[in-house]
Amino acid sequence: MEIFSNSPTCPIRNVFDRFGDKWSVLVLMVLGTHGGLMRFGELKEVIDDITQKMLTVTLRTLEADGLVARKYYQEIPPRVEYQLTDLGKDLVPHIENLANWASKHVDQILRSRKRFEKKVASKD
Amino acid sequence: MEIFSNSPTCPIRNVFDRFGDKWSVLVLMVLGTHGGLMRFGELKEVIDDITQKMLTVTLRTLEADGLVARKYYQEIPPRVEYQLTDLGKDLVPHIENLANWASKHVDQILRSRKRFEKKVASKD
DNA sequence: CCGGATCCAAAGAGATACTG
DNA sequence: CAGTATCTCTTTGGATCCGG
Repeated sequence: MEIFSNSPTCPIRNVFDRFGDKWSVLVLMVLGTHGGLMRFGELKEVIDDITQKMLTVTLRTLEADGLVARKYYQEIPPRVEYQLTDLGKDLVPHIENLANWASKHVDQILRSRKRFEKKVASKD
Repeated sequence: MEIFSNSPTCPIRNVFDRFGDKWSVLVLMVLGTHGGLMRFGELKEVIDDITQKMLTVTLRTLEADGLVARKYYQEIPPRVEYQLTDLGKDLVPHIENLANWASKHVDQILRSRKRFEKKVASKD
């Protein structure tokens, strides 16, 4: 089973290591639910607890991976739009599947977390 | 659009915030491809670049969420098995869908990353 | 020996002020 | 408005120690 090893040729690790950051998946999904085209400020407003810095960093990474395209309009004040590429549009539905799963099972997960907390606390 | 906000009631944020760590998704998928039952050392061997510490922490989190069950055998040397719960088994196929997408598109993504590097370098 | 806990250093993320 | 710079705090990695 070498497919999960940290080799540069492992496709799963190459892509999942990227998604294993805090914001990439969420940004893609938000873009997906807004027609695939949003301004920087819109994204910031919808994902209200992301910092400006991390939104910038995350969008750069998504741009590098070819999932999002950046359009800069040299105006004052400046306007920057981000839109899903064809590759990004192809990915988003898969993420939405996970999101639907999350919606369906979040209650069970939250209950489980509470139960676990009590179990751990009782051992102190 | 409040569904992506950082409220305690947002199902997507509740679940995705957890998956937005470095190892959870990978551990689930490895368990899935090994019949849903593995020893600690097996997991460590397959995911060769995870540290013992982070594997322990990740498994505790998955246990808290009710995705993985921990079985401790009081032997010498000790044996600890982790297996997917029903909830975990239900989730894994959705992760595998993403993995399949990753396999299919990893080449395109890697090419895009190289192109982006060159573009950035040319601006220095 | 195996699973894991602890301590310290490094990397990633958050807060805020500032620029074109 | 979008992005950068800097400083601080949290998360992760690495090495070592421990209990059965």
